[in-house]
Amino acid sequence: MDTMQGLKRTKYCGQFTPEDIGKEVVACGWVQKTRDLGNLVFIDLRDRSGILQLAFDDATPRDAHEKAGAARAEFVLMAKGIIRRRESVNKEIATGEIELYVSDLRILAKSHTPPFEITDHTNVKEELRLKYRYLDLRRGEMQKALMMRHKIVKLARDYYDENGFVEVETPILIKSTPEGARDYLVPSRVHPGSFFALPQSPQLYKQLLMLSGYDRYMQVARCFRDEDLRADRQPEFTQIDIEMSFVDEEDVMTINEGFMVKAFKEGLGIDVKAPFPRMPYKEAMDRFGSDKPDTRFGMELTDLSDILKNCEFKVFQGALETGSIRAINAKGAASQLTRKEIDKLVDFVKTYQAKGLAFTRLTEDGESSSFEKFLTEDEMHAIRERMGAETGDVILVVADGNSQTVYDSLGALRCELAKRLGLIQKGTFNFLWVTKFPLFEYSEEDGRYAAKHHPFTHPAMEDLDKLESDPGACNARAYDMVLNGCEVGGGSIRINDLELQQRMFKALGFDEATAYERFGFLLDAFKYGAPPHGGMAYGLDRLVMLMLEKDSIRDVIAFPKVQNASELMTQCPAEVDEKSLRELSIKIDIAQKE
RNA sequence: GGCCUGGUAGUUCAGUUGGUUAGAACGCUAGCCUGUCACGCUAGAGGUCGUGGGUUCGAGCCCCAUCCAGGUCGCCA
Repeated sequence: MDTMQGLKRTKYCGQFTPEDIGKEVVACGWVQKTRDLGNLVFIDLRDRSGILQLAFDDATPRDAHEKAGAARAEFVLMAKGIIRRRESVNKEIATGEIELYVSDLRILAKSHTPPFEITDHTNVKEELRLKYRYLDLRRGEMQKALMMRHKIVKLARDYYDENGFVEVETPILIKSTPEGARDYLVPSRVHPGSFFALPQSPQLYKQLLMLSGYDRYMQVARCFRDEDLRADRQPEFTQIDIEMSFVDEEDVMTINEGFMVKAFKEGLGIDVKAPFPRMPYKEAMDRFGSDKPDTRFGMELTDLSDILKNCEFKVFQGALETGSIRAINAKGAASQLTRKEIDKLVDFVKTYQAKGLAFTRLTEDGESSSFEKFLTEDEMHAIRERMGAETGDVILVVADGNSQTVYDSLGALRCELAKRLGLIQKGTFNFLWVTKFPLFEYSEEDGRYAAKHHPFTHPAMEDLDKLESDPGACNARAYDMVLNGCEVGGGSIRINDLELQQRMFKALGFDEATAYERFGFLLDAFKYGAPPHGGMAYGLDRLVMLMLEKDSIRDVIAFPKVQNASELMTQCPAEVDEKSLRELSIKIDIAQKE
């Protein structure tokens, strides 16, 4: 193996230009590809900036020529030579007009044949990519993603700094609070039987920082939730977390719109228009069946309940007793949505608890419908009219005794259809704020109300007196930033009043002792002058994923976990030795499988 | 915890109603080759068909169980 002795890299491979022609330079990198034509050898040398072609011929010193012939993919090379113009130009790469005519070649490291080829557009199984993540991360596509991520973080720090925000680090080892997601727990050696939790977010600490007078806080914060994974959900993830004092909802939304404008302008060169539209939660549900509507396409929900209130169809009648009937119109999709395709859509909505999917297809040959025979011609006509139906359309109807099921299934179906019918234009970024969320959500499992956002969210001013009498009707001073149907951030104005916070805990079913045991430090703090405050947190991973139009958050995280929350490369989590467990006073008791 | 999809050479895949020696492309190895850049030509190596059972004269293919990966519902204050 050779050393770098006596050589110093001139610059990155991709940075050489025709201006360097005639200069003696040194380049380093990995072998992307060798083309050995006999006496004439070419090597594509790759680093994070791009590719530079190395050239060798019969006038090349023998030692360098032999090493060039021996070089294989992913060898690490250092090459000294003269930059010269190529005899034939490669227009595909930035350095395509030039090459490095090598006089001294060093093989700094050899490489086994990699388990997959290091190329941008790979279709290798993700499982393999993750096992050899260090090789996967060599691919230009991954490097681009991680560099974009770096850029967004830097833009965030710059932007919030320019606006008077102070970055403060909050603890990673904190007190467990059983509200919300499952905590990751860390045993304490010094306090046998006691545990720290990893933070699900820095929520309470940032509120306390407001109380301490820092006025504007931000942090690039790692957060942890021990819940099942999804394409856009990892057990550890990063938030851009902010909090501000003496503000209302509009103040928080405005400053954060400014960050999005900057991030998209400087990150992608795209102009995003602010202010973003504001849409109350109820409107989002009624029009899109979702609290994070994708507004890049239409196909909005339409309520048919009133038209069908006297109809003879038992399925519809049954639904109307406690729920509703709503529909979407897949414009001009009749030719694509055959009976067979619609059957698949029926299965699709069933995953959202819908009991079925009624439809009517308006084709050239007439109407074929799953419910026409149960309705009068007047009712059918009224439906067609309200849906704006024309020949070629397909109307898809969900009726359910639980309106939430109608929203969930149609909202999801709307997005699924948009994908299948190609209604979404690439490169479109539609932002909006969803506001006026309900304060509570009834939990069937626990038989009580739970906070929809979190228990520190300020109720809407006009609902303050309903907190005890009608909690289900209370709205929250909460807002979510939605981009292309994804929640990229969310926040609220917080409670800063001891009495109101105590009422809130009571509404959530905590008695005073429990509230003090869990959040006593916060309640005590409120006794010492807490300013009005509010903030929000962005999911950095999701934001970068959306900006780069990736399908999975894993493509913008260097070392992600897989679906069972383990890491394929290091094989963690893993068992630890007896001694470590003894020090922690921990005994393992895994239930034996039958 | 439920449902759906996938697992065959290093990689991506094909593999007929269950039937002879499981194929292709790329990659890899060796040889030849002076302007390649998807280099070309010639030859070659490479397979516990995820794993364990079962059915059968015979299983990559059928059945059962199980593991791994992906998607998703529940879950994610």
